[in-house]
Order: sequence, then structure tokens, then C-alpha cells
Amino acid sequence: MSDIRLRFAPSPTGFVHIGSLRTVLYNFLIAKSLGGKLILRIEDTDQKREVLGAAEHLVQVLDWVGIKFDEGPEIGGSFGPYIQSQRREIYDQYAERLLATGNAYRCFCSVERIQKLKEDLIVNKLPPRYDGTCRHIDSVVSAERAAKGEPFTIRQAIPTEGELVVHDELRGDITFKVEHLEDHVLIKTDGMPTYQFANVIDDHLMEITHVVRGDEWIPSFPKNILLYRAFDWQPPKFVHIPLILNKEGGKLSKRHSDVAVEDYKVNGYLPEAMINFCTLLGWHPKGDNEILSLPQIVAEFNINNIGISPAIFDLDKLNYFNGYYIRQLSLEDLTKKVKPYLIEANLLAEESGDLRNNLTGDKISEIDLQAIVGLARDRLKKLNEISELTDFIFQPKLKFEPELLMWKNFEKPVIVKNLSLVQTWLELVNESSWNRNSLEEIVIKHIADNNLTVGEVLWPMRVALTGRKASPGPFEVAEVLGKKSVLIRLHSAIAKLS
RNA sequence: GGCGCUAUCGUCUAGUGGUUAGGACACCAGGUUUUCAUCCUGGUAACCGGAGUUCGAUUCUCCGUAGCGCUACCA
Repeated sequence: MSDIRLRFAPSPTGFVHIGSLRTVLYNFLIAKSLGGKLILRIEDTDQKREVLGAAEHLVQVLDWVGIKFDEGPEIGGSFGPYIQSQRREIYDQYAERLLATGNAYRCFCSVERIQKLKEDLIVNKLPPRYDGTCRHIDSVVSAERAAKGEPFTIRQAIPTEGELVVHDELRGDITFKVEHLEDHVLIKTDGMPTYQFANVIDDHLMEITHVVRGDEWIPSFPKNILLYRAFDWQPPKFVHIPLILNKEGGKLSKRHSDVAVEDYKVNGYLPEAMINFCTLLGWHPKGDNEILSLPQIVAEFNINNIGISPAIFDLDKLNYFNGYYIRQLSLEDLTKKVKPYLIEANLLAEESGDLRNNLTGDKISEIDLQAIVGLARDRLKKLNEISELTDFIFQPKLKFEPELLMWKNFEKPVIVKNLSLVQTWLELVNESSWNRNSLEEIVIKHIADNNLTVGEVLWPMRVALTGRKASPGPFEVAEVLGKKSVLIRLHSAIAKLS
């Protein structure tokens, strides 16, 4: 076992952002492709944003797509606790060390003073940075003021001049001027650490080897490195992955689009599609085949193939993948997945294991239901489309405009005559031959014998059975509907035209 | 404003100091003996701009430009 260790460190905000999914995914892929471990650490140091149960929920959602952790709050591990709010003493201890070595200092400035300070700086077109007032307070005085109960934060003492070169695995060296860096807060007034602090401490203590995070963290990257240096620790490798943008090229936010992974799940996206699609947002296999399962991706994944330009989330392509994976499902499997949507749409009811058409009350066997689902399989992009695609099967009485039955510019009497012909042909078909192939054979033969065109018969037949401009073919629908329903539907279509 | 990241078809991307710049989605056309979908075949479509290096730059360098990110006691 290698000692490669990666972590996913979300703050528990209640739902799983699609960008977070991609971040864990890449962490997972790098960890697994290197034979390493993936650790879950909950960064709940902002108590204002804390959402109860969010961590458990997150694990469930990630489990759904096939991402499992090797260590974390629920699974445990020898580097716990894995929840930052339970690690306060640890942070305090290291903050003290920084204070002692002069790499940090207590800041007694009020929030109001700093806010005012920054506003003034902005007005004067200067970078809004903390001015370092408290940096010069004598350490003895500082300790006394703290002892007296005066509220304070602890800030990182950034060197005042020089350049800092940090190394990103994807982009190479990035140079920052140290004077552009702020003495940011490490420990807040409430005693909680900020992300900047807790993150570095925990990554070190948990022996993380690769930090894979969104590139919105690049600006704080040099400050993190400075912290490692202040402790004289060896920093891990850093991989900053590009952001995912919305169609307009802006940040993917909850306001403008569906960013919650759980929403995709609810709407009937398959985990295989989500994974396949998200992986391709910034990574590409060597070959041309883009249809890849999670194990295949793990086998082929390589850090060096990760792209560094931001990617736009293209729903069309996700839909394509989802449709593809739906088509690969067995009818049995697909039926199982789709059943809840039919029940929710009130088309289907399930009582003590028995299924019935909720609109007619008729019983439906599992096999019948599979046949119905089979009509929709090639047309499904999302599982939740099942009801609109099959409701005409469930409906006892179809509602549609009579004009829909008309084929091209054929006259109404012709259509009526053709429908009547179909009716008489089908009445003679035995129940035992009532399947799509026989029906097609029989009807096509009659059409030829009567010197009719296919369209003038099949179009009205199909509309009579489905009430739809677009639908599955007439024979497969007829098979699923059964002889009795088919004859009733043909009859009522003819009645519509009379 | 400051700092930083990024830049190949509409989108995701491959790729090279000399290529017919490749694939996927989307789109268009044709086929699969009615429609829709599936499936098959074909097609339209790209190297941000300007300098420099070079015999030759989409590729290397610099400068612009644009997009995005950060600029919190949020992560």
C-alpha cells in the first residue's frame, strides 16, 4: 500500500454542488489511480453556515455516484477527529506556537475599524488590506490584554518584502510578491480557526500528500505555503483544478442553474452519466472513446492529462450520456428505476406488491410494465420523462384533435375507411399472434393487397392508438395495448371523424 | 482598482516547430420500407490579436485583449 493520501474537505452547507462533485471526483481518481486513500474531512469552522446532517447527506450522495471514502467522520481512521469543530485544541496549540515564534500576532482591531479602513483604501484606489497596526504591539502587552479578556483574532505575520515562488502540479511555478499578501486571520474572535489555518494544520497532521482543490484557491496558495514554512513542515503537492462555469461563462450558482447533485438524482440522471460527464470536464482519455465507466477512468487517469482552462457545463452532453446509459440498462433494471416516477405521476399504483393502472384500475403485471417501459427506452434522456412518454398507454380515453389523424392531404373519408380496414384486419388476428412482428406482417400485407400506401394507413392507426404527433410505432404500441384496447381506440378514432 | 489564472470548432477537448488541425456533444443532410426516438453514413464549424525567435509558427517568447477567480473574523 502506498502512502498516497488525498482529502476532500467540504464545508457542510446542505447540498452537494456540482463543482464539489468534480473536485471529489478528481481527488478520488488521483487517489485511486495512485493506489492511495481518500479522506473526508468536514470543514465546519463557520458556525453561521452549519447545516445539521449535511455530512451524512453528502456521504450518501457521493456513495450514489460510487465515490467512497477510506477515512472520515463515520468510517473513522487513525487521524481523527475528521470534523474540524472537534479539533479546536489542536488549532489553539499550533496558533500558540506561531505566536511564540513571531509568525503570528494577536489583533485587537474591531471589525468596524477594519471595515472602515478597507473602505477608505478602496476609495483611494489602494488594495484593501489590513494595515498591520497590531503587529507592532509588544508580545508581553499583547498577552496581558488577552488575559484581561479583550477580544482578539490571531493574524499571520506575512514577511514584508520579497518574492515567493509556489509550485502547482499543473501550471508549474507561480510567483507572488509577498507585499501583495495580507496578514489574514488565522483564529477568529470566537476561537475557531479560519479555513486558511485549519486546512494547513489538518493537511499536515493527516499526512495529506496531494491537495486537489478548485483554482479559486490559487490566491491564498502562497499564504498557505508561508504557513508550512513557519512550522518548518514539508508542504504537500498542490493541484489546482479549473472551475466549472455556466452556459454564460459565469460561476455556477444555485440561483441560475441546477447545481445540486441531488437534484440531478431526483430528475433521473444515472450516476454513470454524472461521473462520465464530470470527468470529461477537464480531463480526456488518450483514445477517442469517451464512454467510460468509473473503473475504466481510474485505470486510465493521469494527473498530467488534467486540463487547466475553465470548462462550461454543457447540459446537452450530460443528457446524451444519460440517454446512452439508460439505453444500456436491461428492461428489468430500467423498469425498477422508472417505477417511482410513474407512481409519482399517478399513472401507476402499487399495493402489497401488486401493480395497477391507476387511471383504469386494471392490474398490470411486471412483464406488462416492462413492455410499456420498453416503448420509452430509446426516447428517454432522463428517467423522469417516463410519464410523459408513456401516459397514453395508461389513459383509458385519449384526448386529441381529430385533425391529427389526417395524413398529408388525404380526405377525411379515406382516413375513416383506412381506419375501418385496420379494424377489420385486426379483429381477425388471434390473441396468440398478437405481437408486433405478426401484426406488422399482417397489416403490411393487407396494405399491399389493397393498393394503399403505408403512410395513409399507419399514420392514422398510430395516432388512433397514441393520440400523439410523435410516438413509438403502431405495432409495438398495439402489442403493449392488447387487442381489446386497440379495437376500442380505433373505434373511438373513427367516431371522432364522423 | 490590485493580484492571479486561463485562451483550438457553439460546447467539452486531442494534437504538432512543417498535419487535409483529430474525436465527442449540439447542429444540418441522407439512409434504416408512417411520425418521434434509436442506429448507420456524410457534412458545416476552431488555433483571440500584434510583435519577436525561426527557412517556417496554432505550437516557443513578449506585449495587448478578453473571460474568469481572489481581494471576509465564508469556504
